[in-house]
Amino acid sequence: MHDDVAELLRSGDHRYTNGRRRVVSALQASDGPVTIPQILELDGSLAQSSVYRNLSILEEVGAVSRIVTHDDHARYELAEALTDHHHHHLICSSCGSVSDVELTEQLERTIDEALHRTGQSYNFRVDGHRLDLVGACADCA
Amino acid sequence: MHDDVAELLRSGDHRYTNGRRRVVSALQASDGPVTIPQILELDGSLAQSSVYRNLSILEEVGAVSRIVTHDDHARYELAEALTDHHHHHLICSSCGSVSDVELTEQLERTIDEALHRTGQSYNFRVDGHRLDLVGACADCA
DNA sequence: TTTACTGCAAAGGGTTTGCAACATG
DNA sequence: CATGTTGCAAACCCTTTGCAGTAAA
Repeated sequence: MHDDVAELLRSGDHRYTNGRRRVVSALQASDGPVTIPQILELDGSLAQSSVYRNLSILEEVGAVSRIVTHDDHARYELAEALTDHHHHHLICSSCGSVSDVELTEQLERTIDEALHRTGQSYNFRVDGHRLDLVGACADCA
Repeated sequence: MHDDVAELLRSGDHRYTNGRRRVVSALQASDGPVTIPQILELDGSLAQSSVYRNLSILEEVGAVSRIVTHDDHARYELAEALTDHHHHHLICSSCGSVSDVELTEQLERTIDEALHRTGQSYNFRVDGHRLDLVGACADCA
């Protein structure tokens, strides 16, 4: 895991520093995409500007993905290429929390095929899809 | 259409002013969710701050929906309740353009049922879903 | 030992807001 | 005519950036 990140960074002339390792660990510890404030709270030794900069670089080399919600802050998660764990998100429209969810393989396949067909008829090359479930989490329902 | 918006506004002690009518017309004229700069360009007589304020109120009363992408600006579209036109989005990861797309009714039904089941097993109440197709538009491919 | 990285503080930039004049119902 | 709305400019707040010192390879 950390080795994979190191490898990705190296191929871009970047170093796997202490701070970056800490950020990656914070992402790994969570069960859903996290905001920068959450990361800073999780690990008080990190400087805000460095976290912003590092997440940006980690995204650039393909180690993390940036998620946008209606929330104030952007959210980050480990890239699926690193986790081998294709997933979607449960977004609570009441408290804003975001957690991971997996669909059945069959449903994923059905959706994927249908979207490719749909893209073709719109003359649009479909590279992937983003599917969020919006509703109320257990705490808010 | 405009009557529906007026009705929604009225029930919230809001007025359907000239500026708001213009904003709604701009949304209606587009084939996908638009940014505030696009609205301002479309109708030069609008003041930026009023457009922000009005879109916020229109969203509050359920007349428009705010869309977030990786783009710099938020995007707005008429609410599905007004258009009777459930749809998703084609998002070009190259130029950032966003346009509407409709899936077959059957696929929508399949997805909806599967997501509700999935939500149940996560103890999450699913109110709706958001499905974007990410890839390259005809111009960028 | 070279060059990338860090942390601070200051700048950017999309969005929000205070206020006095104005328009709507 | 009472009250919601407008437009300007200033404030806000998340995010980015300049810079001098530090640490990775």
